[in-house]
Amino acid sequence: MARPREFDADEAMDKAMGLFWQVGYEQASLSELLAAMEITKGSFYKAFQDKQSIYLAALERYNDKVISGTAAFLTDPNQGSGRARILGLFGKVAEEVRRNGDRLGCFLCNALVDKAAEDAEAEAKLQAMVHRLENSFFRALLDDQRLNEAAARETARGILSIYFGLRVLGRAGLAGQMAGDCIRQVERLLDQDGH
Amino acid sequence: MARPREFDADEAMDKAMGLFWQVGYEQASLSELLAAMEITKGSFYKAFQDKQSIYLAALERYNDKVISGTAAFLTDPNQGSGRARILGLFGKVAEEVRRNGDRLGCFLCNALVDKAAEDAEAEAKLQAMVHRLENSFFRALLDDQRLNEAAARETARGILSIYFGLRVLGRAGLAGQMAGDCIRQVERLLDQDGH
DNA sequence: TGTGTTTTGTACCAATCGGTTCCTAATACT
DNA sequence: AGTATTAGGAACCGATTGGTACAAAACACA
Repeated sequence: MARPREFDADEAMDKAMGLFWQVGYEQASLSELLAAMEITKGSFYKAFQDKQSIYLAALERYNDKVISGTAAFLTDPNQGSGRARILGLFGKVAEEVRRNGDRLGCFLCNALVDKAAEDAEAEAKLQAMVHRLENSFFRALLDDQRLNEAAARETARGILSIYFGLRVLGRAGLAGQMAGDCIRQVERLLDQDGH
Repeated sequence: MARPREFDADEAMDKAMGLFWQVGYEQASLSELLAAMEITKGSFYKAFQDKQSIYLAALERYNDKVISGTAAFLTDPNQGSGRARILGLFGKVAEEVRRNGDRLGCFLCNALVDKAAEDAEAEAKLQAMVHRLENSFFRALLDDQRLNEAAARETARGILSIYFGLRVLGRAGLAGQMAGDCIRQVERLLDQDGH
């Protein structure tokens, strides 16, 4: 027995996440946020608490959608060997760069630089996402059963580091010329594990 | 025939650079900037044009001081083999993390995420710095004369990527546990080039 | 057709944003 | 000592910041 809301809360959250992803927390002003979400102030503060809350919710959403997706891909045996899955993920990133230039990068990576050191709650969420990604690489490496756990942990962290580095280069507008070479190095780390 | 300024412009620039480094462009408000630089508004706008200008000047300063320093280290034959110099640089980063936790990261890396995609002038400066770093790795690799130029270019970009990734992990507060493993992977890339 | 409940949009809020104006203080040179 | 020139600092600027208050609008249910 009430007035129903006129917008889709999920869609609005997606738009908000997109803006935070593009420009970061500070640069995404409330008015830009409202414009992107296509709602007005009243609805915003009724549906979401405030800017900080919706930012944390956007991080959570990124975790649920994007990170979960890549974690699933990396650990899914149906997607080929662990090596193939890891290279497949990097291939997707390279593809994205090739297609639209990709100045977006990775929300997780951007947020780490933007907000991790400034907000304890965000930091915890971000660290958890980093570890999720690390563990996905780790499991993919173990699936090929050529590595013990310690070696796989090391390699996973190295690959994670290359991954973040590549996304930073994406933001720099330099991933176009560098993605191929970076991926070749991932390949070398993987193949070196072979014998 | 005029009143001399009461502050050291170089010192003030350093303080400004430090703040931008820590919190990025937007988050560094003018009043915070003035507090950090220990000058008042009048002096600020007299000595530097505006916020945007001093930010670009801070980038330039970072290039002149920090990037120049690491480029010099990486390409100085007196610092040992190319391999040793590259590992030495990563060792310095790891050391910094060990000493004070290092949530600062690398100004270049932070600025790439923060500002590269939003400001053309900043973007050009940042890309130039990235290439300087890349070329320093490249030259260090060539100095050991075990690689042709194409192979060295590839490896240099891979190492550059690991470098940025490690700095992002530093911002995340995770470099403490990951730096060692990341460096091990750099080592593997270097040693694999040996035969 | 009321009636209760929630959403929506607008008007408003103090605080802060980056930036300018302008007067005074301090100096070097004559 | 007088003067030209610059630095310093405070007052002030409109615009925008994130956030609140509240009345009108739109629905579900009786």
